[in-house]
Order: sequence, then C-alpha cells, then structure tokens
Amino acid sequence: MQKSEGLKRIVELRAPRGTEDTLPQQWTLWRRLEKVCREVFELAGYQEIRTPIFEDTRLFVRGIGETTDIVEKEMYTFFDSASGEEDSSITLRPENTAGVMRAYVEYELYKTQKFQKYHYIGPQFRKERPQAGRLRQFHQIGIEAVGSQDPLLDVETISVATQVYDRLGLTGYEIKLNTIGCEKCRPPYRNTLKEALIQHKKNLCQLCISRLDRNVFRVLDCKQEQCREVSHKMPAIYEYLCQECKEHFQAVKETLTAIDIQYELDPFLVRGLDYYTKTVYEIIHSSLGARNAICAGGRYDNLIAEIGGPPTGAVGFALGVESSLLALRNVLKEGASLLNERTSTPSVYLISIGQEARKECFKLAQRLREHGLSCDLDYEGRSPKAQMRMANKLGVKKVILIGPEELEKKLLKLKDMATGQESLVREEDILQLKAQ
RNA sequence: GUGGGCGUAGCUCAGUUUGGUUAGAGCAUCAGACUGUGGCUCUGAGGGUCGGGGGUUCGAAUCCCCUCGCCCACCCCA
Repeated sequence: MQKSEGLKRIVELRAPRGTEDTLPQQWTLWRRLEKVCREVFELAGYQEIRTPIFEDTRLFVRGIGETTDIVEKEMYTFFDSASGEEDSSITLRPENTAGVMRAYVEYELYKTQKFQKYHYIGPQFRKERPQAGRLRQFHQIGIEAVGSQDPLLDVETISVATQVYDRLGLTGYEIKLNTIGCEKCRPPYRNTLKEALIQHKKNLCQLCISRLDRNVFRVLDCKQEQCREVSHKMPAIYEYLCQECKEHFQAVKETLTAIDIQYELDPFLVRGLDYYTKTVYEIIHSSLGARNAICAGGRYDNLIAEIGGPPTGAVGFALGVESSLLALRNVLKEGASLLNERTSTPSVYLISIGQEARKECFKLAQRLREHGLSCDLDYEGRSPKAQMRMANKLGVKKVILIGPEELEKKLLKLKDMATGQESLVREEDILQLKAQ
C-alpha cells in the first residue's frame, strides 16, 4: 500500500506547464535539425557562440524595449540573492539576440574586427499560456551578422534560413517580407497613420481604439473584418520611407529576386521588439495553426548602440526549434519511419549463457568499446532467448554468443542476424567488425 | 487574464446518452511452444484508486458540484 502511494506521488510530479521533455526517440529529428543548421551556417561563415541563459534584467529592458509585451509581462525575472546587491535582478532570456550583442559589446569584439557572423542555439523563456507551437521554455537556433548595413546581408540571412529548410526537406513554407522604416521615417508615419485612423474611429473595434494610443501599428494587424476594411484604406508605410530606407528595401527585394527566392510582401507585418529597423521577415508554415511562424528575423541597427556599444548595423533571425520540427513532422508524416528511429544502435549485442560466460561477456564488452566497437549486453539476467529478442529489437547486425562451449574452446560464436549464419571466431577477428 | 474541448492500462481508444454482477480491445511489455538462440505464428500473464475530492443512490467510469491537469483558440507576441 505504502509502496503504491509513493509511486503515485512520483507520477504526480510533472514537467512544469509549458515545458517539454525531449525523449530519446525524438532526438533523431532534433539532431538532424542541429546538424543541418551547423552545416549551412558554417558554409556561410557563421561562428558558434553561446551566452548565458540568464542576463541582467536591464539588458532586455533596454534592448527589447520597456513597453513591449515581452518585457512587460512575459519575462521570468528574479531577484539575484547571490549578487550581494539590494536591487540585483536577473531574467531568463526571452530571446538570444540581446545576449549575443551584449557579448559583442562587452568584449569589444568590434575592435578586433568590426564585422562578425555568429550562430547560436539554446533554450529561451517566456511566461505565456502554452498553445500549439508555443511553450514557456522553447529553443531557438539563430544567426546574427553584425557590423554592416549592407542589404545583401538581409538577403543572406533569409537565404540561409531557406537553405536549412530545403536541406531538411521541409516543403510548403512561405516568406513574408516587410520594412518598418527607421527612427527617421517611422515617427512621421506613425502620426499620419494615427490621424487617419482617428477619422474612422467609429468603425474600429474596441481593442483597436485602445491601440490608437498604445500601438497604432497593431491596428493594421487586426483580424476583425470592420478593422480590416479601415486599415486597407490606410496609406502603406512604403510611401513614407526615407530615401535610405526606400533604397535599402528596394535592394533587398531585387536581390531576393536575383537569387530566386520567392517572397510575399506583407505591409501588415509588424514587430513586438523595439530594436527592429528596416527589414523584417517571417517564415511561416500553414500546417501549424494559429501561431504559424517557424522563423523570424530582421535588421536591428539600433540595438548595439542602445546597450552601450558603438552604432553598429546588424541583421539576423531566430528559428523556432519546436515549431520548425512540428512543421517538419507534419510534412514527413507519410514516411514516418524517420520519426521514431533510435538515435544510435550498437554494432553488436553480446549474449551469454551461464554465469561464467556472463562475466566474460562483460569483460569482452569493455575491450570492444576500448577498440571503438559499440556493443551492449543484458543486465537483467534474462534467458538466451530473451537476449536474442533484445538483439533483434535493437536492430544489431551481429551477435556474439558465449556459453560453456565457447569458454572451453576460448572462441566466440558470431552470428549474423540477417542471414542467421553462425561461426566460431577469435576475439581479434571481432575487432574487424568496426570497419563495417 | 478570457472562452471552448478533453482526461478510462505504457500508447491509441471503446464503454458515459438509457447508473447494475470480477472495467474492455488493439499495440507495446513479459513468459511459454521438448529448456544454448531472434524476426512470423500460436498460447498465456502482468498492468487500471476510470485525473482528484465531495455528493445523489441499494449500487457511479456513467448523474450533480468543486478542483487539478492537458489541448486548442482569443488577448498578446514572434
């Protein structure tokens, strides 16, 4: 009775809401994504960097923006009792760009070489209500090209993302592109838009009326029919861009076309992070439901100066691991074999008959592993038959049997699982298997 | 924070409308089929406080109330 009560308690302990365990069988796909990313990133010269999972809260407040939703209510922020200071506050990173740029500034990496390319991978945290493809602890893989305003880089990051998805075999994604101007052209447009919208105030939904003061741009994004009608009559930002932004955007579009990347202009694509300027883009996948972005990026020419570095242009994207894999699973559904594969299979399985042989098997396993031959054996004292079943289930190609007979002859019985053929061999012969 | 859906074996689910004897199936697990051998087949076994608590009732997986959890959507965000 007591035993079962104890068991029950353990079972009731579960992963916190909005977090996920990645079980062994799910690692096949995870690893594939990481591998493909590293390959593509390195082909384009992006170097890996890792930054802490938590940072000084001020980094995000300053970098992402005080009034953004992320900073206002979605951050995991703690008092850092280890710091010894009264008001020391740390925050689990809600995204990784700010951290990477902090490192760029902290080590004055721009002094060694102004232009740098980085890639990163890691968990990110946001306090949200979980939903399809949206977790509280999620993972992002991203790249950042720092130290240049060249529109070619905006395009390069997009092309890097598409190469990742293409290599993975993810079909059916779409690229949404927009520009949101810079600190010069954005404010005038904001005012124009606001004034124009006020004219139609009576046709807007309650929410949008409140958006007029808080964030005008979000009205453009509203899904209400009546608001859409109004917003479609509004002037697009394109007419209000400053010369520089106009030229930049033009260059981005032309270059995308030049390298055959299909995209869709979305004038209503806006960002919730303050640091974005000029180009913003998003890669979406229709199989995902309400939250369909699998990768999002853009240019952020003000962030570095904002956190204390020299004015430096930069552009990058963050790819959502969970959402990308979700999309990939949907696409691969047909050939489901890939989805539940073991990440690794030993080369041989060692089967013993009797206690003596069992000890010998264990010792043999150590020697084989020292020689780089992967192997595994039974630790449950099961029958030879059960051991064979396990070997079969693992999918090993070869099995080694040791019983009293083999011990006496000082030989090993090698069995080929595909053909069923058995032969007596010496240990040295086994080591040749590594090559296969 | 708001709304909707769902919680029965490790997994996928039936059973809930019309309360009734030991709660079922498939898959998975384990074992056996002359005992030193896999895949197929056959046979059998283990495994469930029917999410939890309370109530109604002679009797609740089934009806009522509360609660927890998960999922989806909204808000919001990317």
